[in-house]
Amino acid sequence: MEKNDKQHKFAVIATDIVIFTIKNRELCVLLIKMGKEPFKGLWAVPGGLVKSNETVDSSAKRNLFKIVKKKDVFLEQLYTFGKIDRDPSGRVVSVAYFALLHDPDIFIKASNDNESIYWFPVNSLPKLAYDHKEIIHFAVERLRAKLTYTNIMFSLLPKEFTLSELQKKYEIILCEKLDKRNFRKKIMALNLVKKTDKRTSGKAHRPAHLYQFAQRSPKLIPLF
Amino acid sequence: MEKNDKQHKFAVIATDIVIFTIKNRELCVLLIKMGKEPFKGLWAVPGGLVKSNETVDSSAKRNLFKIVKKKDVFLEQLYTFGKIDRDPSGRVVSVAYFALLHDPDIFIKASNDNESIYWFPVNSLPKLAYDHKEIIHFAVERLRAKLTYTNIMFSLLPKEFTLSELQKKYEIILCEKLDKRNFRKKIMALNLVKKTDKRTSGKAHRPAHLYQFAQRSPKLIPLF
DNA sequence: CCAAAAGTGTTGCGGTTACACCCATGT
DNA sequence: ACATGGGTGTAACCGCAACACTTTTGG
Repeated sequence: MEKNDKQHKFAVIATDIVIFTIKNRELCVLLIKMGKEPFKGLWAVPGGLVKSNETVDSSAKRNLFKIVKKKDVFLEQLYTFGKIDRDPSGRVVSVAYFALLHDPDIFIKASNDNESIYWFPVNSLPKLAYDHKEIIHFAVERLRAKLTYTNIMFSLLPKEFTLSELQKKYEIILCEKLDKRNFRKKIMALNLVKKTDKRTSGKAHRPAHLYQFAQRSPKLIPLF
Repeated sequence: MEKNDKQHKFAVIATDIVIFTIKNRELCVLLIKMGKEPFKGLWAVPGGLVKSNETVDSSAKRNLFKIVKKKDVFLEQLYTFGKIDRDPSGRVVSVAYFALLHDPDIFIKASNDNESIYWFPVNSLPKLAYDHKEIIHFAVERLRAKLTYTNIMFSLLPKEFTLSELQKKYEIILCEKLDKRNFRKKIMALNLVKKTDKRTSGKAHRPAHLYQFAQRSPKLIPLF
């Protein structure tokens, strides 16, 4: 490895976090409106520079926690973006992560009224700062891919849920309709969920059974 | 994004390249013997710091090209390793890449006799510097995974090859024996290769047909 | 003629897909 | 009673795995 001749000759590192949820039957990402130039008025995913006393993963967790005051949030490294001019204020390489939230209402409102923070459907994003459009598209593709061979969907659902809710979320993210009977057969065959003795109520139709996940740790399982 | 208060408070970036080939029926990685402390005598994958005038990808290509004077080498970003103490000489985050070579003899011999460079089978690695053991294991897993849903094996084979050679390389990397007839059926059904009119000769057995790849660009194809 | 690897089809099984009707509740 | 989503089984089809012998060459 080369000698680190002059610190300023080299690039520094930031982490950027693409936070997903499903809201109003759409896959959404959390964006912050930038209050300062050069991107004033544009939107960006949360992030910040990696400090010398923290790991890259810690930096990602810290930047996520600035927005989402909750532990046990799914967070995974996505890809590292290293174009030279991606940040006009200097040479910054971004290690992007993606996170999954089942509850769209647990993020922190911005205190500074120059800043706003909102969920945007991935299909109608506003104008984005930096290379964040590319990062978000990358994250959506990764999410779709991982849905089909892991159980990470678990991170997008509350503790208890109906099988129809589960199916609906798969359909929203994968953008395809699934057969109800085949879907249930597959989910049950994998022993991923277990039935509780509770049911939904208050709706003008037959109540649905509520289910829980049998295991909440990430697992590789071909689903589709 | 935060303000970059003091340059030295933040981490800098290196790229490290895990270069694979298949040699003597084993999956091997290219390692360099370190000539200086603190890792003198240990081995490491090639790499170097990312300069302020190059992208991270360019840095990876440059560091690969220092060793392998050849264009059109498969090179893909692997993962970013960001533990605090992974480099004792300072805060360095490593963006790891992996590369695939079909010919184990095209790397450059070290000019400096303090340095040596060799292929090591991934199953008998020497003592490694930094966190390179972890990086190599990560790369092997990624390689195995991608073999089963892409056509990147193409990068590990010469222009012309027999189906038996192709099968043997799959078996070596995946560590499992494959059925000859089923393997050929699948490969042919995918239209990945085309038969040439050449054959092998000089061996004390029936000559084999030589094949070429129908397409040399990366493609997503479930293979196993 | 012997050794060594090349080349070639069929069958059975299991998992995936396609598909339609009755049930329980709220209004 | 009616509207709404919940819940259930079967049959056809397809892809995958298992499996053994003949062919061609060099020595």
